[in-house]
Amino acid sequence: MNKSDLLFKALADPSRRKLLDRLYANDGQTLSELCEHLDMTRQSVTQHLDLLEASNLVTTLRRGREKLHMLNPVPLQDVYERWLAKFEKPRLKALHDLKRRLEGADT
Amino acid sequence: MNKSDLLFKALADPSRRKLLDRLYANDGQTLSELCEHLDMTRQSVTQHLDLLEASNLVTTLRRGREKLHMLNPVPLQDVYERWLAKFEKPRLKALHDLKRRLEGADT
DNA sequence: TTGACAGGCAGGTATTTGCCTGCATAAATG
DNA sequence: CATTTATGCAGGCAAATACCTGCCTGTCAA
Repeated sequence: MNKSDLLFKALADPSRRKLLDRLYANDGQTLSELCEHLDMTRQSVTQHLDLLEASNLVTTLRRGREKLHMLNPVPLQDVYERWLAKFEKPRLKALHDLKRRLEGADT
Repeated sequence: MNKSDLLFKALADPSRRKLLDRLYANDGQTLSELCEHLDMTRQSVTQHLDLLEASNLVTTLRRGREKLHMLNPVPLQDVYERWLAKFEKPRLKALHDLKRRLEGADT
């Protein structure tokens, strides 16, 4: 599974996006802390966090028996470059393509 | 299912992202045209396009027996506002650019 | 040392997903 | 009208997914 797939897959789940939100509000939380606000078992949250870590959206740091989770925005920046930046330009090409298509059918 | 869920779910699949790419390269294509470049049945492509349409990433227009598919970048703008804008800082952009220079793009 | 706390690991299951085959409908084309 | 062409609809199926229960390991503190 490549980097893009992992990233989009990680973002696809509402629970995972909620975890990212909570880390954005308060970075460096432990697993237990993150569990407090979610209506599911600790094990499920662990699985979500593992996926977020695999996608590089979350970095972890062990401190004693605790595991701190920190947000890493770099992959989101990649999404921007790959999917959003090009749409910021006026979409004149699209209109041109469609126009050419409709005119061609009339001939 | 809310708007965000639909949108991220739509983006989560590589085949659907490929369809978006093909529409970006040449907008307003029919179902049959889009099928030509993908290694799956027409029915599967239809399901993907239905999901893209439900997420509002693709708009359709019927013309006779044909159905033209057009890209709609607005939901992507929403993603930007919701998920990326708050992370945008010069420091991160610089880091991203440096990373690209060092390892090259691999998407 | 012992108990409480933080986290990891290994299945089990119901649902969702992506893809398929088969058949049906509607529009162009001869 | 008959045929091809473009698309729609329904059901089936294997794999992935998200959730769970049960149990184990490691750390801290009284």
